[in-house]
Amino acid sequence: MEVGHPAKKGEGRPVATMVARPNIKDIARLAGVSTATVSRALSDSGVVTEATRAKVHDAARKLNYRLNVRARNLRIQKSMAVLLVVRNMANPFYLDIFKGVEGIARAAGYVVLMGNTEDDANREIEYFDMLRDGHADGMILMTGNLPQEHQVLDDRFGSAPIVVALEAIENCGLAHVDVDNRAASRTAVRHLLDLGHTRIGHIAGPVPEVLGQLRLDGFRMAMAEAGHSVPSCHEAVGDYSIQSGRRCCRRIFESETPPTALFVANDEMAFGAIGELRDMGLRVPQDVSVIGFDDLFVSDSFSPPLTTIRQPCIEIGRKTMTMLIDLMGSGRRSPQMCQMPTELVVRGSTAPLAQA
Amino acid sequence: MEVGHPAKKGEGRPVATMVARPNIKDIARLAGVSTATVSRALSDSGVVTEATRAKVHDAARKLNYRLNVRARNLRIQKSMAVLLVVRNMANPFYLDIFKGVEGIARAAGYVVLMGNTEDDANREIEYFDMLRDGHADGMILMTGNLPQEHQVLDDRFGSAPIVVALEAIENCGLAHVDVDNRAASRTAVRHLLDLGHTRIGHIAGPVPEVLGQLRLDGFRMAMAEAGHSVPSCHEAVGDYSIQSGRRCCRRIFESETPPTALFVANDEMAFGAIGELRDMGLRVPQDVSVIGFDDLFVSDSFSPPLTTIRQPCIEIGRKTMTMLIDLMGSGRRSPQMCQMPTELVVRGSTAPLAQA
DNA sequence: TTGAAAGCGTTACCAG
DNA sequence: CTGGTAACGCTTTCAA
Repeated sequence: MEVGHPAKKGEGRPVATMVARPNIKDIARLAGVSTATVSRALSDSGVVTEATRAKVHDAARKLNYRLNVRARNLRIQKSMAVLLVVRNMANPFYLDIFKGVEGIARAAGYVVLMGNTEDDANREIEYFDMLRDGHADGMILMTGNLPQEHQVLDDRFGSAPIVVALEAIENCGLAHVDVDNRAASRTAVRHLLDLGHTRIGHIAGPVPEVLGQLRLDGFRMAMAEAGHSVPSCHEAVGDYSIQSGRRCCRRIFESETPPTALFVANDEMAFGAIGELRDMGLRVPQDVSVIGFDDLFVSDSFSPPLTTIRQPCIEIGRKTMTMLIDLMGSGRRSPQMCQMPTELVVRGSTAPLAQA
Repeated sequence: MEVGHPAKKGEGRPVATMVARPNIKDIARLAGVSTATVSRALSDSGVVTEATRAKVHDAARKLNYRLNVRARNLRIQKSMAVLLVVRNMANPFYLDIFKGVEGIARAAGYVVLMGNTEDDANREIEYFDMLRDGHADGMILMTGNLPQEHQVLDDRFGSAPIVVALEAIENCGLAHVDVDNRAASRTAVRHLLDLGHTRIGHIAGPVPEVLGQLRLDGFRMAMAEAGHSVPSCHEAVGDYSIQSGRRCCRRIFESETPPTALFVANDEMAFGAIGELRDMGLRVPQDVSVIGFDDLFVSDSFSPPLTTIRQPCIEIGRKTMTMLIDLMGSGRRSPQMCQMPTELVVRGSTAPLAQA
């Protein structure tokens, strides 16, 4: 009756020559119990006699048995996997986030699937589809955009387990964890103000994307509060890359009365800006103070060591994954949000305004 | 006869109120064909009438059907996933590697699972187990160690689809892709020699791990070829971290006759070394030349811009994943190996020996 | 070209 | 506490 399965294990075949992977049926036979009992004994969950438990575990060890996760996943209707979707895999800022997420996921028995959108809306949708396909049980989204009408977001199905991190998505009803970008930016600018600077420029991230906008808002707010007006030529919009940092910096410093300090929306652009300033013959921090945002692993060793705003990346990763596990476990739950603290890290790239 | 499945879809229930995910059975019913035909039509593979194909696709669209990958994976005995295992997720060097691997994997329909060993042998074994469990169909290993007697490596089972990248593992019979670390190191040192330096120090990676050893060998070889002896106090062993770069640098420069140039086994340690030199009042490159290895994204913007050896990371990732796909597709195949080219990138951290 | 049905290897229900 | 057995949702063989 066996049809279409040429490599089927023969019942009468001696165990020693079996080449296929053993399954619970094999164990059941060897241990002299049913497959149901094997399953119960192996998962330690069910109520099983210590004697049979031992028998089964013995047989399993003897056959070098390993659970087939594919079968298990189908049966329990889970993948024990989460999708971690970012805009750009090569962004160094994600390093510690990855680490935090992976650590918690691992501990909870989940594997992490890499997702990379490259800011392509279609690819983003693909990841939502993957979630629906059962590739993963939940998703961490570090991209700013959402497909408007995707089914996993449809209320009829109960919104899927998704946690948005870092990128605030307004009123999407999804759980999210981030930092207070506006307040942190304000703190950064205040640091410069406290040092006596009044002409302060800003290299922003992409606007009107939320993140870039919030940091820009924080910058403007702090300047307004201090009673300083900012000429538009002191603001430039970059894309978080080192190169764009250079470009924006040059543009700003080509203005009539260039600023004496710069608040840059991320460390990478700050690196570029500092490089450009050096090329223009300006010293940091003697001539120009520069403060960044993120505190990359290398910012501390940069020359000069970069003053910046630190985000607790590992903790953000951990918290995000923890929330997702919570969400996946308890089914639907009122959307949570969590704001992680940031910290001003003063190093060598900022200094009091030189008395000219 | 339906037992134990309370939420089972009722046959007579109107379609509109069905809350569960539709499956091919639902489509079959709606399209008036068998599930076999649905499967064939949807996978476009089988020979199916254009008419039925359309019917089926229509029904699928109407029901908003999506294939259940868990069921498919079980049936076809594949996971369409690969495991990417590194020593440390937070190592910036992996960024472009990840990107390269992910790009090729994606294009071939594979998902990438993150693996992180933190240099823990037990965790490493767990990933081998995961491979056996069917979590993934293949594995990319960027860790130096192998569990000696693991079953997936056992000849009786035919070695599993595994590609070792970057970390050369000797005579393990596994496919691997890397660069010629010894030759590249020799090139780096020759660059310093060409600039007139004769007292050259080296900050090595962990020894006797293969990678650190090879770069150290290249250093010594080049020095020997040039007829220069290296006092042991001009060699120090770090762990690739910025901090260890600082530490090793200090130790080397505390010697009686410190070197005038430094070949550092990776860029991160070079950053640390440069920072330390600065703290000691030494200028780079005027007083000391420094050359690194890797060409991190930030090396170009460092101050001074770092002279280094570039590894083609994206290409390494791509090549590795391509080899793995090949391996997974064609079953066992003679182990392949591939050596990618490196490139000396001369920037501002190296200069001719100053005439004292 | 299509349909019926046999699995893929588990888990979990029900009955004993 | 244990065994029989029905799913989980799909692919694929064999027969028509």
